Amino acid sequence: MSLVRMLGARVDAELDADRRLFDRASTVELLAAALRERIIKGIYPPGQKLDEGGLCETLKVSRNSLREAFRLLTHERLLVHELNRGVFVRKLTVDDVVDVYRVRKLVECNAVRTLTERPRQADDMAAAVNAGDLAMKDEDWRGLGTANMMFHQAVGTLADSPRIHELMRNILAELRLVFHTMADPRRFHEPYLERNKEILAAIEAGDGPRAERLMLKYLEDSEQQIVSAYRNA
Amino acid sequence: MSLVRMLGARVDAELDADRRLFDRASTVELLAAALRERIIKGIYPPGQKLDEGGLCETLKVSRNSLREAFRLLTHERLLVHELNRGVFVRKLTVDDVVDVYRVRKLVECNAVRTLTERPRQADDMAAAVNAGDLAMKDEDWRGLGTANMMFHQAVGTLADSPRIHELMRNILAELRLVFHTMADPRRFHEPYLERNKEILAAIEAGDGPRAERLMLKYLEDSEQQIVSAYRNA
DNA sequence: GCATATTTGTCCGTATGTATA
DNA sequence: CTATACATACGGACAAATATG
Repeated sequence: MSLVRMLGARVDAELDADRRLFDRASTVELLAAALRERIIKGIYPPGQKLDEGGLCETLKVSRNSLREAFRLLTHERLLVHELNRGVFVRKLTVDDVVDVYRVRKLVECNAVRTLTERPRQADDMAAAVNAGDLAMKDEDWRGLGTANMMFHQAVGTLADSPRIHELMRNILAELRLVFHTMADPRRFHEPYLERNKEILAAIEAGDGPRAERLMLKYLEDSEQQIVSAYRNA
Repeated sequence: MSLVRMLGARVDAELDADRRLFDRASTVELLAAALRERIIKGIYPPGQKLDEGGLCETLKVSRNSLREAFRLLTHERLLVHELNRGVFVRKLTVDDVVDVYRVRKLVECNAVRTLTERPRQADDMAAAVNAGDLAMKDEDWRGLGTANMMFHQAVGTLADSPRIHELMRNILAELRLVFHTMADPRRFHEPYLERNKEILAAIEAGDGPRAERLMLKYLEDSEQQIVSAYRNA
């Protein structure tokens, strides 16, 4: 499948989703997956216009397919569609950031609140923490950000609900847009690795209430940091 | 715009959305809104295939536009897309119902939990309850179902979050698909009007914890009723 | 199992409308 | 205000997959 090769190999944490795509997937879904990756990685930065004509040529697909892929990503809030003007990579406002964190507090705090014993998903969280340690050692700050996302994605799976899982996926993808708009990724990821470890410890100990307190503080601090960075920019 | 006229006038509770549509909307969005309405009202029942060729002719739109509208509704989980086979109105499984209620419990219980005084959204809830009373008097069971949805949609707005608001919209639209698959709509809506009143009373009194208890019980009972109806069908 | 008809997936050319220099 | 560029919408075409007899 030449389209996939053109767009480069996947290295992210959506392998499961891609696995499905390789078996049976329409051009549109492949396209959407490829574009999603580029947006999330920051290759297409927030605010950038995605030109229909240009992308059709470089990706060797028709306008129709491309437009359908645009629709999908617009619905995921990664793109915005301005009528008769085209599509652009989403730029999050401060209000968006606040709202994203509202959802995160709702989902993530609830996910851990009622824990009384170590859940099986703790394995995934531990793996994410390890990935974070490795990225930190390599000073790979984007990798650290990815590991951080993986950790909280795993927290989302505690709810054991496909719909909440998808909600978290979308919310965290949106949040990536924020990080691309800001310089110094280290500052925005490094402090939280240690705090993830604390949260994980509480979860492994089956101490839901403690995990919730730590999580809430984590989210409030993280939100605050981003919001104040926005105000200064 | 002939398309809109063909599909009949809107009478539902999405007038605000439509208001925007009349000013500036693409054919695709109009199409999607029209199809969405038909699905939600049960004119296209769950499991029904939506034929591309046929709909193109009756709605006087091109296949491309129709397919884009399909894409939107698929993403809202109202349609399912089977590769090379077409699109069908979604049929919810028992697992889907359980998951929908998991999300409802998360969102709705959290929305009321921390209340300490009467919120302004209580006006909308009271309006929904009144609409329910009227529908009941007219023995308009579908109208009663709509009023019920409006009530819980208003509960969703307590979170004061656009994303959670949209989540609730989608979740409740999905739930409508369930009702269409089952006979005797009266049984599934009538008992809950009284309980909405109780919940509203607790909310108006600013008694969050009590509202949460009532809400949780409401949702558990409602879920149970639907699940057992599924088992017998 | 095979051949046929139908439907979907994809792409193209073009006409119209809209935004912006 | 005009001109240019671009997005929107349409209809037609053909290959590929599926359903039907």
